[in-house]
Amino acid sequence: MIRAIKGTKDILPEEVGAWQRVESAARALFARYGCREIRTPIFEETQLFARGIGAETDIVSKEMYTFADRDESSLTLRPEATAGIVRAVIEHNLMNEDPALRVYALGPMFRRERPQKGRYRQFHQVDVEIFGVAAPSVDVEVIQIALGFLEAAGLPDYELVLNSVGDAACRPAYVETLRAALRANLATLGPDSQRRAETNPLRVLDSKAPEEQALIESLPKISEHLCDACREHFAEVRRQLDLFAIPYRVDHRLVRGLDYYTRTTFEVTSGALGAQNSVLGGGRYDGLVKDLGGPDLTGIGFALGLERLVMILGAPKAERRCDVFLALLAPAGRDKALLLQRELRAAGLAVLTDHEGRGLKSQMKRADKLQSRFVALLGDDELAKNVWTVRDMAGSSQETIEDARIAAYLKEKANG
RNA sequence: GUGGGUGUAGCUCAGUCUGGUUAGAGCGCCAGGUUGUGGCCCUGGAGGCCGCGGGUUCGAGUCCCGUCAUCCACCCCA
Repeated sequence: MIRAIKGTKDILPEEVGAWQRVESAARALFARYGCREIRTPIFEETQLFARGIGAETDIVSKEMYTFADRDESSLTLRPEATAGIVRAVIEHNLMNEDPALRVYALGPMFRRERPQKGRYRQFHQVDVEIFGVAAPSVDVEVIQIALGFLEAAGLPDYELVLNSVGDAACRPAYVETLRAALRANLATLGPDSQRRAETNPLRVLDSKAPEEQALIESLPKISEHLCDACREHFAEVRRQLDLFAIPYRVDHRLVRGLDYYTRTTFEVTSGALGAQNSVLGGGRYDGLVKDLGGPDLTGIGFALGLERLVMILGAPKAERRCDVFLALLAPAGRDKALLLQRELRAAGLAVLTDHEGRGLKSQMKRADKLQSRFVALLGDDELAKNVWTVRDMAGSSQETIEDARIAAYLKEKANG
């Protein structure tokens, strides 16, 4: 038997409703914040991600779906959305037309990781990006979009975690300070962290190794090494969050996995996801557009994992799949039934009928399962009198309706 | 890439430790109980190379080895 690829998953009709609700909630909310949708290809030149995300990150070094095209150019299925969007912004000079560009995107991403709870190799993200606004108030606005979306989707409880990772002016010095502190304590670090101490010291901060926790707490904190501009920016972000009474927790160990983040980084976590407790992550990336060959344009955004969100929200109740079920008992009435079906469908009603000559009881059960509001019954008696019997399934009441009125009757009842 | 759990009906799972007639349950599906009426209830039916391959044995769903799949965790992340 041919099965779905490891780490991929069919979204079956039963669960698609939950996805559509979340997606339409996203579109409606983002529109209120002036964001327009952008759709970029799901594969790009490998170089885009290597340069954008950072060659030393785990994503680029070991988790990308990279393959050679027929002309030997290296292509990669996008592991995240931001790089492709930035590429499109630069390529089409979107910032010239709109210096405060707001976009959102929605679609599949690919990372070749070991699957586990809430983590797939093809997963879906909702993504919001705002370009060209450096003011801290836009950081808070983006956070409001993120939290507003979680509320609209119906996520019961979550926690906003916040940090600042500095910028090109102050982070390099901090990284060196941190590296020095780590070198002085190499003995207490595990092999992974020893390696990171050299390659990417920030990543040591979110190590979960129990024996490293005491040391990590004692390491210099980035909040104490921010430059004036970053410190003021972060203070203003926090002040505005307080202004809006948005609860948050500052975690100086929150360093995100992508190299391009500057200043504000944030994450939203929720229980019920096991170890994969992060449902949303984002931050500012003021150097990325320039790094990718564009103008010196600031950016900030977030990405949200739909699988994880849908999983937390749980299974929705079954939906009505039929307004009118046509129960046919007399083969001679088939043409009449099919013509009525066509007319009602043209009027916008969901209509189904039995094609296999099943018994009435069987057809009624089917109508019930589809949660049909009405059953229009056509048997020998009705055929002889040129009428239909219409049953209201919820009220268990029936009426006799003449042929001439049946279509109009059902259209009005089912729409009302 | 590393570690652990689990693979039996469409789905969720008993049965495996202590090997032995035709492998079970609930849900779902189909039909009947009502000459033409759903939900609740009752009855019946269909549907299983017990993941796959090898081994031990008179005999394997059950024990052993391998393999694949899947889940959870680590790493990392949405």
